Amino acid sequence: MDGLTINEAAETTGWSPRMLRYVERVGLVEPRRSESGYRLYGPAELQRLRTLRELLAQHDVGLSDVAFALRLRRDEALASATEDWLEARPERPEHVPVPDWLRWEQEKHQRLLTTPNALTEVA
Amino acid sequence: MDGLTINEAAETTGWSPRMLRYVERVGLVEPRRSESGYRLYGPAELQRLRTLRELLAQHDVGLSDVAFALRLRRDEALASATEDWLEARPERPEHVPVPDWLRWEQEKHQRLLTTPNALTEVA
DNA sequence: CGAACCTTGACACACTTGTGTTAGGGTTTG
DNA sequence: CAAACCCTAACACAAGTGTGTCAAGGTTCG
Repeated sequence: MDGLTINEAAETTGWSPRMLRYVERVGLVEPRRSESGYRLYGPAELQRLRTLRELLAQHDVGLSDVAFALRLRRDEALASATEDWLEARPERPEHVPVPDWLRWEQEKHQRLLTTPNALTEVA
Repeated sequence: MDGLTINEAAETTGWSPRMLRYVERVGLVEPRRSESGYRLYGPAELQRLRTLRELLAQHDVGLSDVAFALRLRRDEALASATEDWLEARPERPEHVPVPDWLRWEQEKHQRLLTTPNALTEVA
């Protein structure tokens, strides 16, 4: 079997086995399974678990917060709705006509990923 | 006094007075106060309360979720850290040699994140 | 085979979120 | 002035979050 089992993963990441199962449940780090159903943590998952730990510790956030951020990533409709609401707040920057900058914010990443030279057109 | 008092605002927005205080506490809609400390809701706040209600109802999110989204807006360090973590998703498509824009993204703001994140390099 | 480890499920517990309600005490207004 | 309304504080409570622990039952490996 390649990959660490849950207790081994727990030891190298600082999470408890119990919490590793919980982290999986909330959808943040989902290791693959062996034939017989054992969780197998690869290097990628281990790294993710460590950085997740840092993220939670350094800024004071909960797993549910990160889970929500992930949900924003996946559910575009939710992301737009949330952005829109947050955007309509009194202390808005107001230089840029809202629609443009909003779409820019939302599609920034896709654009940069798909067109590696996109920086030149923004700068 | 211009502006609706809490009970009036409650009636026109669908929130209970209790919840209006709670929504204020979590920092989502903070009305100004009269001399004597009465909450005064103007048209902007009322509209915000109504759209907030819709947002919560249509997508299944909680006030705390929206509060977190707001926090992401205000705390750039947190936003970057969260983005970075979400970005290092398991389904990394190819071995793209850490594009320049990523470093740009990270250096754009303060370097409070003192950890040498060895992302995606665990082979 | 048997010790050691894994799995799911469940009981427990403290804390947070979301709401209602009630109490003691000012403010506004008919 | 007194009814009606506002304020904060606080008790209550269900549901969710974050963790530990223990139980019954497969899996792995020396």
